[in-house]
Amino acid sequence: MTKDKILDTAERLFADQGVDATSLRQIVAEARVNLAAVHYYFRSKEALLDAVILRKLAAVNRERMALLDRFEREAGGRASVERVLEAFIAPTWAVKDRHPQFVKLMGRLHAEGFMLRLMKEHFQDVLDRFLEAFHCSMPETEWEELLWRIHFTVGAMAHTLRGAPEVHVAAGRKPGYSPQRVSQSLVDFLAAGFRAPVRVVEEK
Amino acid sequence: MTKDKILDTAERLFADQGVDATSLRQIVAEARVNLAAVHYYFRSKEALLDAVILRKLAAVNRERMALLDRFEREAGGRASVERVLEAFIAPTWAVKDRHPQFVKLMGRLHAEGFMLRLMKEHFQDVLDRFLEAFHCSMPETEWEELLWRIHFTVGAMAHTLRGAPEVHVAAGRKPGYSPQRVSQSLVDFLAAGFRAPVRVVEEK
DNA sequence: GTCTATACTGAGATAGAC
DNA sequence: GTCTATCTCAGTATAGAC
Repeated sequence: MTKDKILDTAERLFADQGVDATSLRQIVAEARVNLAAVHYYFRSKEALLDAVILRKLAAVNRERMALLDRFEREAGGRASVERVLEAFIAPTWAVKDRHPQFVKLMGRLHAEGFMLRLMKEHFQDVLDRFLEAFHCSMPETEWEELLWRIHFTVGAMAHTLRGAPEVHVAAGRKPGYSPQRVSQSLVDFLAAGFRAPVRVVEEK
Repeated sequence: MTKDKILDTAERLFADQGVDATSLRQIVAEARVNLAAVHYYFRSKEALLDAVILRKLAAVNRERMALLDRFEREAGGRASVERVLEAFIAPTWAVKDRHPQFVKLMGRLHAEGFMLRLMKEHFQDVLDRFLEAFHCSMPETEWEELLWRIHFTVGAMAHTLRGAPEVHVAAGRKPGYSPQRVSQSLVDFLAAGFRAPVRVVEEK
């Protein structure tokens, strides 16, 4: 089908080259469809990108919710920060095994604030659920501080999803961790960050 | 001077709208210079971007090195992770006071892997110095794990520099921290992450 | 309903006149 | 050094074939 051919090809090219660097003409050439078909099915390049993401994001979010359900059940109530982080992060890595390019793309879009826009428009329930779970796992921490820590988390996650650990290269080393190991290190790193005591400051 | 007018205007527009969304035509219109002048002085849009960044990055890196020097002197040798993080992160926020748009731009470019490329090409000495300082502050931690934690750090920093804490908005709250407070929370959060014990794993 | 051919506008790049 | 003119290619839009 024409529509799916466009979606598949766009997903691959967007992830490999970036959205701006990919022209609609390249997409339709590789998908062997006509240029105007894009406009017919999606109206614009931006709307095509939305469709590409939404197609997969729905599944990721279902998995996130299911994991959080399980963790809360196992804990008999509120899940620990580690578990909440894992429920949010792990599903993206699970996708990575089967669709590495898509995950790269998600990383890029997270970093551009695009991802949260989509989440807010289409998955506000997931957003609310995880905000609540974070809050329950850290009931002592004030919302303002908690939200900043979530903000830092999104940044670290997005950057890691994007792939290419340039720091290793800059240090003259090859990264040796498996994707699962990276995900684990990330969760441990972030959980420790969440558990850090909030510094008392006198603002001047 | 024509060249500086182009640099100033490009910096402002790149930061406000993003690089791709900013056309050279818009830059030359606002700078009141001719379109071809950009190609005469900079050869391409990409090279113009390099020039915009390098103009300010040099100063930031000098400040980073100076801070690290001071912290190591004060500690009588190796600085703590907190101090190393502060030496790396604080100078970017110091710039933010005077050039908020430029910092937004740096955040964007960090997230795109562009920043590390520039650092590697023009400031490998700064890179080496900080890698060494991180290593000295965490001598027990293996390089592989340490570099990943630095990778997470860059992600969190880049995302935070980019401004716009969308998470707060998604949660229906207004962020109330001052920039200094955000920088502090970030350093505390990351330092705790660095200090997290490395999980022992049996890879399967 | 689907899809194609084709045209329109605006982008970055370049050559050459002054 | 600076600017005009022009080239190519991008995203978008529309009319109409099947």
